[in-house]
Amino acid sequence: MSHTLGIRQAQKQKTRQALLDAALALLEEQSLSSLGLREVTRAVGVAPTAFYRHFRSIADLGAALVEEALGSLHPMIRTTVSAADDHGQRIKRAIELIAGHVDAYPAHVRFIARERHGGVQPVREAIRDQLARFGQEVKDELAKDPVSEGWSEDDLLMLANLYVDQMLITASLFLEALEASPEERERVCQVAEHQLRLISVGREHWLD
Amino acid sequence: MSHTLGIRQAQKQKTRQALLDAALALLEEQSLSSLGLREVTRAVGVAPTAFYRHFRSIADLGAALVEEALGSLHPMIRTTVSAADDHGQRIKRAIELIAGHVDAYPAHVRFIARERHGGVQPVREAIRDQLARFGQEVKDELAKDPVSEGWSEDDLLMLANLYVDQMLITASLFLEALEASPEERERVCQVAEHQLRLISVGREHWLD
DNA sequence: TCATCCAGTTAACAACTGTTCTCCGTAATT
DNA sequence: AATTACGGAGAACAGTTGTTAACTGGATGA
Repeated sequence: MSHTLGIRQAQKQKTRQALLDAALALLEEQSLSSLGLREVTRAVGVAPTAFYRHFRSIADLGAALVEEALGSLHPMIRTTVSAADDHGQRIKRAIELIAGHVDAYPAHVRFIARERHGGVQPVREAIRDQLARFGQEVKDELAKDPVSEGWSEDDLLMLANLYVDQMLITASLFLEALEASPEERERVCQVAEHQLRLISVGREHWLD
Repeated sequence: MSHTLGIRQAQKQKTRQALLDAALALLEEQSLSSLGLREVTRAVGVAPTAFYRHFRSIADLGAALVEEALGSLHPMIRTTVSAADDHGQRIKRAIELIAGHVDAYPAHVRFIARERHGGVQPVREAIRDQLARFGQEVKDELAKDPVSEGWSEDDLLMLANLYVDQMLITASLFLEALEASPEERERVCQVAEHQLRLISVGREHWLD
């Protein structure tokens, strides 16, 4: 069971989380490769040297942010992809899931979109690994679907990664539309839905 | 006709280009938002203050890089999308075009992928505008295709943007595979081709 | 109760940053 | 031939950066 942390470890985790939160906030207007260690500690209200008690470097903190942003997302993806509704409903629910997630954690989404191709190698790799996991998981769920009969393993993974990339694109669009008018947001929803539907249509007629 | 530039203007453009080239090289290992003005001038071998003769700021230089990376690409896109071959050949030629471009200008491709969601707003906007132009142009070409009869304008643009995003994803994959084994590169080719084909299949059966 | 541990502090380091102002040499203009 | 325009150099500015070392004080465990 969960052992109650001592005062000491609890306090440590608290400042560690404060560092992560402050970094994420600062990253809304810059990239990780320009984020300064002193900048983060200053925002938290702690001495610069305290940073080293928690992270070896900014890149290390970035890797922790990747875990925080994507680590807890795997179960959600699985259940959404494997929903038992009809096709149209499933797509709509997936888009609502994305929209809701972007609303709830915009800074996390921005961080992932920004650092996926960003200037810090270990962070790029951490994101790539997580997305590869998503791809595998989506593939596993797709394989259970009767529509996937006759598909090769490679093509299943190909389709899964196409879905994953499309979800990221959609999330990024929602992010840009966060402060836009409701009509604009609705338009983004429509486009995202049609793009996903088109991919699904292609999926159904793939074996011709 | 082209008026021969004076010695003065020619020399100015030369150092300006040297600044752009040096910046692009430095950006292979970092993001634009962490690129220093002095860093760039040092790489060129010129005084820091000379930078201001060419660019107002690093963001300004970034915008110029966007123009350099994407500005000359529009005609290529148009001719590739509107090729008169059969479907399968067109897709293969598109992928070869992308692969060739990544081979020839890897730093430009990396820059666009990195700064599309990067930390410098004006640069993000410049890239977004260029990609929106690509979307419009692809849409125009798609509209000429007999397959597009009965399509709404919105859906045509939706599909065009789907293609554009997919091309960027593919370019990014080629970039990662640049130093990989030939087998790995071939695998990336296969995946990209299948993904494009699947989208095309969806396109053909969209009006059901 | 006492010794140990350890998250966080303080001070200092050399190196770096963007930006201003003043100046120079030469190409361009008259 | 004389004057102007201008790309670039030089020096100096106040601030910033990452990293080191030695230190403090309160929680921890014997």
